[in-house]
Amino acid sequence: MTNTTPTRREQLRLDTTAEIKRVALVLLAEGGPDAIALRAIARRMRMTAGALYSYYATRDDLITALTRDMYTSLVDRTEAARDAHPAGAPAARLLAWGEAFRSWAVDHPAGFRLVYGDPVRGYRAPEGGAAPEAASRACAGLTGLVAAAWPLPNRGPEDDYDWDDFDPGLAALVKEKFPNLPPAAVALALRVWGRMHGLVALEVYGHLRSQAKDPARLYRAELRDLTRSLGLDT
Amino acid sequence: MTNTTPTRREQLRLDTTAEIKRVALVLLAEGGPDAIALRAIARRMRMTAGALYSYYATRDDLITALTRDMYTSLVDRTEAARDAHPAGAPAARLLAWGEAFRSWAVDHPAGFRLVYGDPVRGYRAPEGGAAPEAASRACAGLTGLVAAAWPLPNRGPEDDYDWDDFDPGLAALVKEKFPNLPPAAVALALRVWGRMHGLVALEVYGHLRSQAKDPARLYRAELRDLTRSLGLDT
DNA sequence: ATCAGATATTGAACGCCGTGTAGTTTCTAT
DNA sequence: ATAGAAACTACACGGCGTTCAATATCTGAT
Repeated sequence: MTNTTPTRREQLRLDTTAEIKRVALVLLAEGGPDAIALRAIARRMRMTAGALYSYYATRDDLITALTRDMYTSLVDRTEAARDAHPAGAPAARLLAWGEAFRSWAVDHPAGFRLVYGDPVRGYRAPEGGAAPEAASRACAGLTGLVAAAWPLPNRGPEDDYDWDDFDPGLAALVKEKFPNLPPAAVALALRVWGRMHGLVALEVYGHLRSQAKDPARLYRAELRDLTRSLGLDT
Repeated sequence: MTNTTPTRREQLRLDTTAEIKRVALVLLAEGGPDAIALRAIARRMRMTAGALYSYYATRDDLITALTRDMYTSLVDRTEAARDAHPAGAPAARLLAWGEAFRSWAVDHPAGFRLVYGDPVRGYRAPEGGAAPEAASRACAGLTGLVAAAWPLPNRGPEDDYDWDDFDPGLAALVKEKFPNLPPAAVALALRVWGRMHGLVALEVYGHLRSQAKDPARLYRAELRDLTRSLGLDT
């Protein structure tokens, strides 16, 4: 882990690696996840497809890297939007998070499909990849937002959860950041995540737009209903 | 439209067409949407890939037919589950619809992806295909369920909609079946649709299971929260 | 019974794709 | 200057959707 400046070779390698990803992102935006073809990338870079294998062992590795980048970009955006509002305005923070989630998806429909849909033919995500990690980060962030609404009104006896009901990484993250929160808060956060995901996914995949003219408005109403049901309204 | 018995040729043609779809569905279930390959289908049927073009002009046409079948199967199931409860129990009807939606998705994950996700490489749904039609049917059904909760408590001034805000076919369907319902009910139905879709989509695509052990329980809680917020609880 | 025409099917070809594997060039570090 | 590593080319393989001329099969009328 010495932090010496990279040799020229290493620098070129990093540049090329970055360029591959950049070109792949352009192709992704232009033609969707399936347009990420090694031959197409190589063609744009005036290279041979085989040469790319010096940089990524396989196509799936490249896809994995792209997915990680996209997921990170999404989480960064939602958290930045959230943190633009003070901790004293939990409703605004949750609304901002949700709106950022949708606007990112609308801005990067191909990226959304890459992260949340079938990425590409035959691709299977690696075991402990970066995607579940980013998902945990997103969920932990949401849990923080939901935490502001705790304890929740209208809770029933069915809302008893155990930490074992969730991914250990996620549970650890939440327990560290919000020590006083019960595991049921994580369940609520996951449900909130799903609630936001639903309309956005339908919209990105074109199912909503064929039924309603203004998906953004529906989404806004849904978010407002959400904060209301959490008792976060001012 | 004479209803004579089909000639032997026509019968064979129908049989072959059906067999193609059947084999395609098997491949779909076995290997996901991308496994629907004309060559693979032909191989299983001991045919040539080219011969399939006598039955479907292109691969996309076959995918479209499969999508229509799947969507129909989904809507049939949800409506049957709903109608297993009397009109006097709107909460039970809505819960049944939602649970049927999820159980169908869990039973046919590949079908769910086919209908709601990226179906397959390069495939684009036809303009006025059967998918929007089935979606309208599903939404109209949901609107009927939501209608039982009308007029909604907690409605804000932002809930004013016009019939022009929705797809004409959907609007016509709803106006015919529920003449007394305002267009805002359709907006609510679409939101309910999205709310159900969210957790199910996350689960089918593997994002939920990596975070929580029991997605079904989360979904159940979400449905209960939904009926509660609609004021449908007994 | 025969045979023209419709229908169904084949097999080869084209151009894509991802994945590998030599063999060769280019550059870096010494 | 040169050994060795890194990067790249060229090519092969199998799979894919699609097209098309040629062929096999069946049908209906003669």
